[in-house]
Amino acid sequence: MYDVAERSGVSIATVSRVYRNPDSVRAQTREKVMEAARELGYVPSGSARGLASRTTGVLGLCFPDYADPDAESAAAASDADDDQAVMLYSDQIIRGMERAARRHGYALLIAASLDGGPESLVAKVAGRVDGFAVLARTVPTADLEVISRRLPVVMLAGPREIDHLDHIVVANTEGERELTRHLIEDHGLRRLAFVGAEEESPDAQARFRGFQEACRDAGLPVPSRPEVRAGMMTQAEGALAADALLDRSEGTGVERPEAMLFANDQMAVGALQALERRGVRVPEDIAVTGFDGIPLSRLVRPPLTTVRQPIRQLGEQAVELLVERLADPGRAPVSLELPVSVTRRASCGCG
Amino acid sequence: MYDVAERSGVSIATVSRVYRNPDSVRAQTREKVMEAARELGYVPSGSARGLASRTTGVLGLCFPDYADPDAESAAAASDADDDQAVMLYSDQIIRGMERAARRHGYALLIAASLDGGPESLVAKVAGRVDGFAVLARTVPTADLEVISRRLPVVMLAGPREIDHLDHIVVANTEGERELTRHLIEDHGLRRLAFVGAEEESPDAQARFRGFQEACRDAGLPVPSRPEVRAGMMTQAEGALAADALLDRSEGTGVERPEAMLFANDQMAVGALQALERRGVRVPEDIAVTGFDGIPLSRLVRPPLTTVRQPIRQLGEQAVELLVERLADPGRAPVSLELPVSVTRRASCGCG
DNA sequence: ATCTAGGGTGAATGCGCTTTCACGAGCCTC
DNA sequence: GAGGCTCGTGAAAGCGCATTCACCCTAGAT
Repeated sequence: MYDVAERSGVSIATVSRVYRNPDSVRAQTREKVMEAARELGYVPSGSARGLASRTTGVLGLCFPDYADPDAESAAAASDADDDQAVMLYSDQIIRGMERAARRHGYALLIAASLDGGPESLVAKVAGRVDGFAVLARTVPTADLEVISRRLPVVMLAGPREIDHLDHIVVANTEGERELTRHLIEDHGLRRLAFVGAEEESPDAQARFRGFQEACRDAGLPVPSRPEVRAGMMTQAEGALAADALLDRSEGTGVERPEAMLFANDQMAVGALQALERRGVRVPEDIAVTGFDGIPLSRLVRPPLTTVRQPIRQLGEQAVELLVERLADPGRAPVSLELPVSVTRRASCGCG
Repeated sequence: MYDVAERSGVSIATVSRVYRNPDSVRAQTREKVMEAARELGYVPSGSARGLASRTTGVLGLCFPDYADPDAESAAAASDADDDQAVMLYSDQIIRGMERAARRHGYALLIAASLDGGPESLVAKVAGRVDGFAVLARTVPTADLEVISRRLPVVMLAGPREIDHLDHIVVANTEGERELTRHLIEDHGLRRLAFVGAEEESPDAQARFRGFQEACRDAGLPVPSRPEVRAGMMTQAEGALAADALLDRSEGTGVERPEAMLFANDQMAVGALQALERRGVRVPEDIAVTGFDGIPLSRLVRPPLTTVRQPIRQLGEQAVELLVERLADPGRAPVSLELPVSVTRRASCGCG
């Protein structure tokens, strides 16, 4: 910058103005400066600017990454499916945030969280942004507590661990309730089995609550826990869960359920495959539903009835909240619940 | 930081050491500092650190975004499909770069490019990173020229506009040539039609060259240009192109082609739908191929024969190149060509 | 008891920019 | 023709950290 100033015969203040506020400099002077900058290959230092102006123009996102980064080639080679599906969630958030951020003139800094010492990636991100979003359960609450005192943080899709933070969830409970209601009222189904997972996310729990509520509303027995728990919320485990459910009713005299409601789409897709292998027809013999609305849900046979989450909007809303809070740091914590919509397809007996 | 130093009774130099090089500080002192930091909610400023140390620990990515950010809700509501598919490319690069970056201790700053004055997003990114990757045709060559004098830049998937930059491409030509050869030699097809687009990417052009080479190698007539050009490389346009191709042969006495080779998967998928509507069977009546290997290509009926691009690896390699150049700024420009692989599925008559 | 090493710490400098504040030159007003 | 204006510019003071360099203190060697 000093070089540019010298070369164009002005002071560094003027050079700065050319970049920050071009209109405040005479056109002729501006041209001189810009030309000098071009000749010298001048690239303004974001760090210096950030230091001096105390804003960075960058928003951040911390998200979990389930895959071990060192097992890269393995993951890429084999199981492109699950990987693909898992990607979708954070990828869509990234995309949503990126777009909204751009609309507001921000760039986006992303980092999958890693645990670490004081110099963890989270700290790195936190120090370089004007505000950031955190996917639930990716950053230790203690760290968040500290960081959120310095800059806006919005929590995405999880329980509200820190109550003075803005946070956004999707209407998991309402969505699953509505879906269940649909099965009961519109399809006349009575024996419903909800499939959760061993290690359940808060989202999955909320969905189960929706299921319970719908059962209660319809006067059906209200299970206190999922009928089956898959090991993880993956396709393979979903298939196993479906098998387990059917085995159970075949061996004993227990009647087979009329519907299986999975806590997410991936499990439901796996179940569809398992059922096909067994010769159980969907939806004639049994209805199957998922949750999330991943692209794959529409492509499987039969197309999966599910609850569509506005994931990308989650990202966009996160940015909106950050921008708003940046503009008004004092305002009360905001808690948003994004609406979901039941997508009725063939797997429940619709269309 | 000054506050932390004061509160823990040390100098700022020691506080700095606690974060940068914990081992150089006595454990007891370190604890004091860390506790003070916690109490004060201290978050180190990345800008200041960047300024002082002259490195940011961040890598960047500039990519194009075809969708208008202001048309957001519209895009989200309607055409979730195309959008989904388009996302994949840059999303996978993002994911690949993010992983590789994390492996090397870097965070990733992303920004879809926007044209603008001296304060464009590109400049913003450039000033905040240690190096970055650019998707072809997203940043004006002149800007790149300037920026690349200051920090490592690697160009992704395009022509080598600036020859002193590192750059990575995928083997478009080789892939399409191999695919075409497969159709000719293994399936005995002779009348092949390549479908390009009006505004073609260098990638699409390279693919067409591969097609030409295979035709020449087989002693078939070598077309000087694509048989049809779609308006854009989208699903809808692909369908139109397929229709146009068939209309042409039905009206006139020209024989219908035995195979349609599309410049990318999206167009091919659209074509598949158009053909189904017309009652033309694939692959019995006509073979169809794509390029890219997007997930959707495997899910359509019939599954699409295509050429799989290692997109995520593109991102990873980009990071590797950046890291290497950061370690050795003087080394000669590197040019990488990533191998592709023909994925034979039902749409060409295989399996 | 003196000397030497080396680990632990503080003082001071500068990284490259933004941002007052002050200043001069031209313009208008009365 | 003097006072007030605005516009364009320069001087200088930080922004929060990393990093010498010098210093002190303790331990082991002599």
